[in-house]
Amino acid sequence: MTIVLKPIRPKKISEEIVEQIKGLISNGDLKPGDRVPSERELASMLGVSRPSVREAIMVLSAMGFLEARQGGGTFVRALTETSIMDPLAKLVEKKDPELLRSLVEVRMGLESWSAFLAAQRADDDDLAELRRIYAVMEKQAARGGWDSTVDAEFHYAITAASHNSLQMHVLDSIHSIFHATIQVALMEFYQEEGHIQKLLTHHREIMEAIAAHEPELARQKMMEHLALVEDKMAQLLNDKDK
Amino acid sequence: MTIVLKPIRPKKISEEIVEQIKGLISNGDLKPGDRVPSERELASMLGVSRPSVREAIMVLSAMGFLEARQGGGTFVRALTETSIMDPLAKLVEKKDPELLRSLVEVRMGLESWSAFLAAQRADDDDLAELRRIYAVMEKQAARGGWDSTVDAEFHYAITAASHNSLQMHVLDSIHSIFHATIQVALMEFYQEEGHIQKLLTHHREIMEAIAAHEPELARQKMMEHLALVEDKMAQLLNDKDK
DNA sequence: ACTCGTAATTTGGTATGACCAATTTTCTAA
DNA sequence: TTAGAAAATTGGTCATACCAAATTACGAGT
Repeated sequence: MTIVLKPIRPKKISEEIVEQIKGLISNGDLKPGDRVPSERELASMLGVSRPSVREAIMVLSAMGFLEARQGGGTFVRALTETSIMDPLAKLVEKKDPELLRSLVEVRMGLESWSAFLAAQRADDDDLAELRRIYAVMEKQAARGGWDSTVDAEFHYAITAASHNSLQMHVLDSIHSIFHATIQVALMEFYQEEGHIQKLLTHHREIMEAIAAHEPELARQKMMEHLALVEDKMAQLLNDKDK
Repeated sequence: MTIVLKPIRPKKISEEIVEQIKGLISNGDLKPGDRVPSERELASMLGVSRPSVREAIMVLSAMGFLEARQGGGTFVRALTETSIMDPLAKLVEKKDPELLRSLVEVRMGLESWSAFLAAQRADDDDLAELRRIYAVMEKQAARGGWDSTVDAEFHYAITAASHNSLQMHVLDSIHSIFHATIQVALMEFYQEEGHIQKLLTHHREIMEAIAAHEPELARQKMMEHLALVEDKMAQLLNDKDK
């Protein structure tokens, strides 16, 4: 039997202060716009040194709860002002080309694996859902349009068909970052003449491979599809560099 | 026309440090588990005072990028540990067989993808590292032993050879959960007579495929290897059910 | 009495140095 | 070779001083 005991973490003073102030904010003693006591005051109130208070304020600022203005004071910020982004998203937000490439690549690996699994396990319900979404896609494509929302739905349905909750969760996280960063930029490429038909063909082939329960084929088709996406993104990045 | 000019914010030097370190993490110079230079070192490197460095580290810790241990040092955390894995790790804690199966499966997808990428990009340094670890593995196997730590090292080196920092972080998170749950339980199977030689062969084949820069072969060999692991785990779960 | 500019005060930002506590490493003795 | 102790390393906390920006208070000029 494996004994798993959680590591004891000595609580740092600054963390304790963070908790307290966060408590004051959450229960309404400190409202947005309020000015929190100065660092020196807080330090003497809490009976700790100023650096400790300062570290706590730093953390709270990084979390978006407080905002410090030199000479002015420290104020409580409205929580809606700052969208609390996931650590991953925060890392990618600066649009480093190398990172975006990594992101698309990771997605490629996960999605092709989803397609593989889906081709092994998709039941009638899964296939019906895929066909429904594809029909919508086809109709829009006939009018020369391409809705990235429907596109995302399609890919999500595939992962759902993998019947693996963890895979769904992980891929969903990657997906959300993908949408928040490059999806929009890729839209113009999607709209280009000829691309829509190619995309439609890709999705149909993927769907058919899954329906035929051919894992390797499904994986390969998904790879081809996402390779195109990666290629487009590479072009986009190169244009920017110029 | 609404003129939106962003208020000029005097950049604090701690924020500058945060940016720099975040950059090092995102482009892979700092990998999960790596040890960051000590506060005093960083301070002298950057030409700033220690409190400034300290505040930066505080912020990064609060964001989940770093983890500081008193007396030990400051280490890079896998990015997905908090955003994706926290809820997941709790789910897997209860050892739901279905979830464990999912975990191994996700790992299989990610690892085979890593092997694929590694076979495309591994340079001489990567290959040298792989060969070094394999040599250790071989020596231990000759004495009838199998060290799961070295095993993990091998797989980690493969992901490192993929030269994709995001892939490294995602897989590292999955790995940590894997170790916390079933790795230990699988040990007894590893130790069985005949298995060690088979495992050794698997790793050698994977390594050779990567060295030969044959992505598809590397992927396939990795799949075969992890399929064995999955098989063993299935046996283990069935035994428990009885 | 009001306005405006300037000086004094307040407040956050940075730096230095010191000491403590936990950890890791190194060394030593059995 | 190994186990335990000493030393070095590293994060955690504190005290203090000074700088820079913002606020406030004050006083001269209208």
